[in-house]
Amino acid sequence: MLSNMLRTHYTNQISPQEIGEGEQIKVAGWVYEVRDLGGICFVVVRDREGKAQVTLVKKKTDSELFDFSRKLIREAVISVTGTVKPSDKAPNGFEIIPSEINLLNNADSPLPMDTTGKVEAELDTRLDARYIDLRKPKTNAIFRIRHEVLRSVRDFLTCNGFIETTTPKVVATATEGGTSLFPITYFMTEAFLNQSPQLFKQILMSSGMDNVFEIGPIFRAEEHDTRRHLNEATSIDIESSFSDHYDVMQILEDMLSQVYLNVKQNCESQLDVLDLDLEVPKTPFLKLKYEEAINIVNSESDEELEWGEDLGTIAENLVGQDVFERTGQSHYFIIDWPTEIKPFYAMGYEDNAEISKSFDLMHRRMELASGAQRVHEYDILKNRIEAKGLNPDNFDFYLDAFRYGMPPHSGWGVGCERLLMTMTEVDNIRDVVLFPRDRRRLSP
RNA sequence: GUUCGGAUAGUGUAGUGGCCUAUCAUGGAGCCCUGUCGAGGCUCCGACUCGGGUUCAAAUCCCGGUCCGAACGCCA
Repeated sequence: MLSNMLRTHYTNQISPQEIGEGEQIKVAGWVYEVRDLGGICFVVVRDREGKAQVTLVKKKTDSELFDFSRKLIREAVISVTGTVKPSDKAPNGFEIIPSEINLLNNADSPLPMDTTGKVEAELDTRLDARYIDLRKPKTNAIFRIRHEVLRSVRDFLTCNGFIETTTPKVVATATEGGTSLFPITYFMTEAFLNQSPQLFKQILMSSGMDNVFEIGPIFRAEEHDTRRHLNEATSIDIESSFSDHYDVMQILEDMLSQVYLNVKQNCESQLDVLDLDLEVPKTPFLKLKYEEAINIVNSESDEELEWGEDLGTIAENLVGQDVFERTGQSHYFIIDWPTEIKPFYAMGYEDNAEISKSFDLMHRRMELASGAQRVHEYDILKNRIEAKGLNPDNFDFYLDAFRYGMPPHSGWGVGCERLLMTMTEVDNIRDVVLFPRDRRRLSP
């Protein structure tokens, strides 16, 4: 508990049963609302954990304190010193009878938006004034859940023998191809912001670290313009030696299920604020072959998808809907993708190289993750790079790691924001990032 | 990038050619009010995205710019 001159308790730590009559407490936070009824005045103070009502009865209160309180401005920062009084008439069953209220810093008015939920604001308005938006209980709840998601991912992977790593975000060359990169100036040369930790994770497999994970930013310079894309996102990545794609799919589904469980258990009040009833996904997830997915699309729509084509948005939605109707589950894998439409490092099956040991983790609303067993043989990998039209010379730093003892390995990457937006049922990915970066937004 | 839609007080909105000195809510200022919890009552404050055009008359119709939203594409 934080305890200093200005605060002894968060608002959710105040319980009239535990705090003795006459005992002085201090809460600090923002003025949420002032309701001046004439002979009685209520000041609601909000902090990170909730709200508390400060009650001032005119006849029983110092007149200077009373007048000062009823003129407090919304969202000003105050510290309240007082005693706690149980009351059936007060929210949460108690109220604070103040002996002193300190104005620590005033707020201008009008505010850029309403913080009480009476008037909605558009996303753009909210993002422009994110510091105010985050004061709203709903927005705050999302980021408390985000914290719990990241915490439980770290916890789960650490408990399962994974070592946390951090790899460079400034790189010399394109990693996987397929997506555009942001060029930057790096002293006298050109460099890029990394699209994925993929190649570095794989190099670490040669190092003998065996099982690694990384939670970090990835950058994509695509000019996409949708509710589920960002140009800067957070990726949760693992790589695991001596594992095949089925091994790492199991880690992924177990992790996801554990994360949901932790959020359900540890974020009750936040889920309540967001009016969410979380359902913990049941493992193992359905593993649908790419070929079966194509068949579903072709039988349920006018589309005629050929084997070898990627699934578009409409196709993905059709499959997700079909799986949900059949199994009642939102999460499933699509496995055994054509090697041709997967990156060069995805390994083909020994008996049929046309099909790869790859998978996508899907939620019925969108793709959440992709992974594969990786090619670990130098010659094959080099050929695959060439076959994709990339220059192997640019990949020496990566390819060399495959020459001196690279174990077979597999891995995946989960889009942290997509995991969060499907979990919290928000419509726009920007809602789950504090300061989102998209094609149009670079500030704040 | 393509297609479609949109831009009105600080915020969210109503308003399809004259009834607009522009609606409502929220907010701000002030007054009244002793149990509010979206407090209530009264008074006041505050806006038509920009530029051009059509018309006796434009928030409203037309053209262009800027900005924004949605779907798709690309992608995770």
